[in-house]
Amino acid sequence: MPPPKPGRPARSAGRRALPKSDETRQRIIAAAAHVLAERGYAGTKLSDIAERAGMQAGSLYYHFEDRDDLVDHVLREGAPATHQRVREAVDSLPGDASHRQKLETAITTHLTVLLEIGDVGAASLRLLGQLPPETQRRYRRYQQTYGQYWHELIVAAQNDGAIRADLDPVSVRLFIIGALNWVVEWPASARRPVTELAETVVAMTLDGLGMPDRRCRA
Amino acid sequence: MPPPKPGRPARSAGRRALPKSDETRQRIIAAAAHVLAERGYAGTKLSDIAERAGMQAGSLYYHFEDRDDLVDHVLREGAPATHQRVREAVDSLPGDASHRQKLETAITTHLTVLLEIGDVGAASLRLLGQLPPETQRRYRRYQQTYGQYWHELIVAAQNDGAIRADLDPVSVRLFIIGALNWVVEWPASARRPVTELAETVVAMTLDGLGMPDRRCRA
DNA sequence: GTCTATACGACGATAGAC
DNA sequence: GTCTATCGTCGTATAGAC
Repeated sequence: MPPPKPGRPARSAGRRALPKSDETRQRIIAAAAHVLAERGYAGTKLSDIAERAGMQAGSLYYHFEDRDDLVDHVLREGAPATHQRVREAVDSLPGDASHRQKLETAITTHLTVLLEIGDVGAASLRLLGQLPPETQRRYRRYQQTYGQYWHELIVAAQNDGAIRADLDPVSVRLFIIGALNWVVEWPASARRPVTELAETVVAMTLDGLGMPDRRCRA
Repeated sequence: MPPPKPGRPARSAGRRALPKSDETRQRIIAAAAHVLAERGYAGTKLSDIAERAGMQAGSLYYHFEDRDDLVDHVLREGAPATHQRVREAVDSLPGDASHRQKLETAITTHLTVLLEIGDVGAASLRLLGQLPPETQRRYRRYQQTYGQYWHELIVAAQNDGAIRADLDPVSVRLFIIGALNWVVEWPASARRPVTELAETVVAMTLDGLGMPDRRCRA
């Protein structure tokens, strides 16, 4: 496993932004995210999380109510974080930004955040279908809102003639987001720097693989 | 749940291709695939599989050695089946088929088979990271061989000038396969007929979303 | 082939010491 | 805040009846 198990880190020197309790909570959440991404919802044992966080399984209950409460905290840092940052990035573009620029920004930001949050992102994506019904419903709602945002982005671009309008906008959206999400499944060996990946993805989705001249004949 | 639980089906009339034992095995495998895709590796209980297959948990042991043996049989019908049929489809193109035609065929076939095998495909894709180490290694090998096949397809197309050559072929491959694989995660409501989906995906990956005229100015 | 009953182990959760 | 010890539950796997 490439990323070294953190265990209990040496007490960080200097000022801390968080009180000790919250610091530990974060360490537990990170540990949980890693195990969840790797083993799935039911396969994640509290003892594994505890080991990775440098403590005993029973000690987790001081910080979280129960297993599902912990899982919930992991998920809360995944999808919502991504969605919010994509919106912020697109909304902060200059008012005269083109639809193409908006799409490029959305794609690049989504990918960047996903890779940045690492295990949390991977866990969020892989766990959705495995969650207990109530939890699942809650997070599907997040996804729908986000999907709606993308939908409007795409339809607006189509209506303005910025992108081709002969494709079903729903398929287009699911396809793009799917391609982006799957990047967390890429083998570590293929992971290029985020900026390079983003460029490639933008090129592929917006311009396609075909040679330009082939397109112009039509 | 849209697909009705099969339970124990009425004895099929007329000739059977398989002896009863194999027929039951297939029903169990289908049931297992469904539960595995939904609950993940560790979350799948033998009792759930049994219920869906119309029998008691203990009875499964007559047909399979143990839990992992059953999981193994599910996986054997996923990736290998897809890979083989993609190869066959591409290899059976006329000798003068263009690189673009080959890519189109590979994309369309991959998607078609994946949706055709349903639960088995979804299970194969979602389970990979959750499997016990030995099993995981075995199936990663399948993936690598398949990846190698696509890699050659893409590099050949780039060298021949059939598709743009300025993108990293590894990224291109992972991106395309990822986009295709993610389709199993699409909500049922967005599922269009396979042929239409395939057309959209081919259009997006090979031609891109951008307007043709925009490309020709460059 | 499928059932019921049971042995056994593993994990979540709690209690109380430190 | 974290530890150790323990209880209760659940799921795999086996044995033997039908």
